Amino acid sequence: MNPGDFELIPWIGKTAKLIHIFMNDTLSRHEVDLTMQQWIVLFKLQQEDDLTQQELAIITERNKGSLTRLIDTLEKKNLVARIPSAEDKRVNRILLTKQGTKVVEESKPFIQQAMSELQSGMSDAEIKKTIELMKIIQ
Amino acid sequence: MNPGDFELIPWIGKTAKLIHIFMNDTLSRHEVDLTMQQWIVLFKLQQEDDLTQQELAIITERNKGSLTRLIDTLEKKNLVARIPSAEDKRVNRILLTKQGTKVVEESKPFIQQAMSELQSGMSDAEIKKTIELMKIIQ
DNA sequence: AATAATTAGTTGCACATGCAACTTATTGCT
DNA sequence: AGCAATAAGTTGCATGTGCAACTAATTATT
Repeated sequence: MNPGDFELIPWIGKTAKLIHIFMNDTLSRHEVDLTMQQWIVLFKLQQEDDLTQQELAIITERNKGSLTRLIDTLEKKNLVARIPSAEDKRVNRILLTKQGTKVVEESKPFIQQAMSELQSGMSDAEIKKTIELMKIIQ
Repeated sequence: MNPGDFELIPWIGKTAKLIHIFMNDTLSRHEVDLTMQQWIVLFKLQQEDDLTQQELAIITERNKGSLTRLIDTLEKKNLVARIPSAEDKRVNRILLTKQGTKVVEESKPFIQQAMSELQSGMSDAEIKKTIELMKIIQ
């Protein structure tokens, strides 16, 4: 076996971990009391509200158990609300609260700024290409 | 802000997560009772034994608290042993047990096989380039 | 209509993780 | 020698995760 056949995968894992640490640090530096995972959920809800947990789990790429707990946390912080669906009693629809909306809006600029920084050493073409390659692996 | 400026980072996270799931699944399909994280520690130890936890934490890119618990688990499974250093009483040196050696040796082929599969859609040049880009982000 | 199969969400379990505080041992400094 | 700073490892805490079993509600089947 060629050692080169074996190397990309750990690099991706390492990079993902460092990104995660960096983003969480960005949040805490700006005194936003959220983890990156929580922030992502809020961000997706800002783009589209009134989703079921199922839909939100798919969009955020988590399994539903994981999402249940994220929503628990965000609900405790009064950033989202579970609204039982009238049509289907099994379903919750998730809404951003006013405070939740405020928090995303205020934090979005520097989160996006931080993400831009992370890829600032790469050209647009390189970014595009890398995304393609990530898709291949997936 | 250009939406394109904002997209690579989540792709990397998603890819890393899927890789992680796939590799854990590979282990359990082959009835190896290890998580990928545990396997990586064993693999590094196979390459170089008799490391301190500190060194191992650096090599495996974990903080020391996290590593302590991984070693706890592996020690319980009799795959590694903590040997107190004679020169420095603060230090543990970590050794692979016979069983640990056996487990890595037996599982290495199909772990490497699985990793190769993951990047089989990419050319060597693409792999190399992507690793370069991961380094830039880091 | 009654039963079976499916679906949304929750929960228990085991694991991994970062961070910070802590203990103990070592080294450096005065 | 004595005290301060540093280093290795452990632990508590909060968080996140997948998986599988579970509950309750809905839909499909007979």
